Amino acid sequence: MVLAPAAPGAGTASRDGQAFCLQPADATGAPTGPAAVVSLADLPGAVRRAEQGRVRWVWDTTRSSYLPMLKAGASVERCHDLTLTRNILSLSEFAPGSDYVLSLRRSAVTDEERDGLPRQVLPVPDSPDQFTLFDSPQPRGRSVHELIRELQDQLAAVAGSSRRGRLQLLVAAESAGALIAVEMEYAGVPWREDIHEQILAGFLGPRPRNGERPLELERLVARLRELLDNPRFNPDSAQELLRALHRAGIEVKSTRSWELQEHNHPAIAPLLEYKKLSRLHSANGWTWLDTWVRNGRFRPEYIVGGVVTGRWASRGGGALQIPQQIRDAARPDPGHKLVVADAAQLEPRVLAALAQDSALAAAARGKDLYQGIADVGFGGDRAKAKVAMLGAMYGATTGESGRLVPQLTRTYPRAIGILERAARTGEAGGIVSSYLGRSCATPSERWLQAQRTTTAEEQRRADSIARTRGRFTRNFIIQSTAAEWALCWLAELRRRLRSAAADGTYVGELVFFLHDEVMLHANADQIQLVCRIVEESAAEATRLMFGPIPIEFAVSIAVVDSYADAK
DNA sequence: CTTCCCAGCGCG
DNA sequence: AAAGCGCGCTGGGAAG
Repeated sequence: MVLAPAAPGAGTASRDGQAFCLQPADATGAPTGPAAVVSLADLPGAVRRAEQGRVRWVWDTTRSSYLPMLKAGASVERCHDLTLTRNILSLSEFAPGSDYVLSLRRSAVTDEERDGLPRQVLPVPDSPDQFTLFDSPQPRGRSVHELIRELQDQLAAVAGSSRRGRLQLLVAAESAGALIAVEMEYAGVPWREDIHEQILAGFLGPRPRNGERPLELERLVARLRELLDNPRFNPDSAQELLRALHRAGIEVKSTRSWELQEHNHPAIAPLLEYKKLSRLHSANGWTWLDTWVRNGRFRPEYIVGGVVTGRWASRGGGALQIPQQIRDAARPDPGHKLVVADAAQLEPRVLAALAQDSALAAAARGKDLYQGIADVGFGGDRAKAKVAMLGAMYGATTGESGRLVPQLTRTYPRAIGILERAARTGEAGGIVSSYLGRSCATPSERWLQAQRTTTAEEQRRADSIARTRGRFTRNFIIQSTAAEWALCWLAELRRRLRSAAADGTYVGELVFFLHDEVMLHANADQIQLVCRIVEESAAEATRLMFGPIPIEFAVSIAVVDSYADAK
């Protein structure tokens, strides 16, 4: 059975926007009975009753339907997100050329043509705690009939795929991710405001009045003005700073920290210090705390599939860039621990699996893949092996990284071979795909235009643009497949946590996800179980995606009382 | 005044 | 030590 909660305005839902329309349907998406309108208050009961069978909830946008459900006390087992699935199918090389898929591709082109025009901006809740109902982006208020219609088209497209099993897994994992993203937003990362303030005070001095510079920054500015003999300049302005440096005889082309580092001048050290502290103040200072932390929780919004490769993006508070400096403020509640787990060297392991490179798989057998590579081809030098591997996956051409890559090619011809193939495909304007079938976009009209050149000057430019796309597609096959593995890992984690909870054991909840790392806010009495769940989920993710392969995807787990201790 | 782009830096 | 992938956010400054 399939149930379709619909936004108000969709046919039978009530006027006040507080009701859901539930339409039971069979596995093909065909309705099997009359639609029911359920108020928010009755929702938990209705969901429980529906989930006595194996059901999948279907909606346009998970966040706009599921966030109000969670607030009403109803969580669900499985869903199908029509928008996320639509995005995958519209690009996937694995999707068949059905009428539905072709129509998606046509409208994708018009989206591209529309690029540059202002997009519809939607009202967002002004505080993370005030969730508005049905703030979904278009297509707003589609009828249940329309939802079911599209569900049928999507299920048919997946069933008709040449790589049906893989695409099915991708679509399921993407929707599971959508549930997890909303649940993590609802849960929030436990965040101690008092500790955060202590950190700020330690680095910057007492909290300044509105808009004023903190004491420590003010001190550094005074010092810099003196050292650069420039009584009025403002180091926050890159232009002013560059001029001031030049006048002091420091010949830099930019004001980047790494470039400044190469110069010897008494002003350099305090300037680097200023940049570091100024960054902390503007990005994660008191304003950040006031804006993004409420009632002991940091609640970012996660954008599933927000990155072309299928990685998640986030909105609000820079959730995926929390600097080391402030991680100490992430602390568990009493009776809890933070369990922080990350997949060790996920991307090269993915490469080994994708290429079925048994030599690389052998290096991946141990906990430390880079050491394994180093022992075979780099005289045990782990740092060199790592730089070489990253260079191969990113397309480095110069520097130490570029020089070391050929050494890898000799030992791992299959692995390097598929990277090279992906790069050549991209340079020629072709499409590449992840293991499960997430494909990159076709080149833009502008890109194709740039390739049609005549003069030698234009040709050099065209080649450079082509190589840029080659580096993108080279990396795409790795990053996108790694994102899929992480998604499967998350989904398995969630499944096991829920099943333990259903058996009466509260083990904890997922509260944060960062590409290849997860954080759980865990019951301190169930840490052993949590760790086992984390490890079993990783093994199951590997099996689900690749079947029985001789590659281990190692996870490292830290059980801590502060996020700062996780690494 | 608002809107847009860039430089710079944080994360993986 | 640093040039090669993917992002979000901030402040400055130019453009409108």
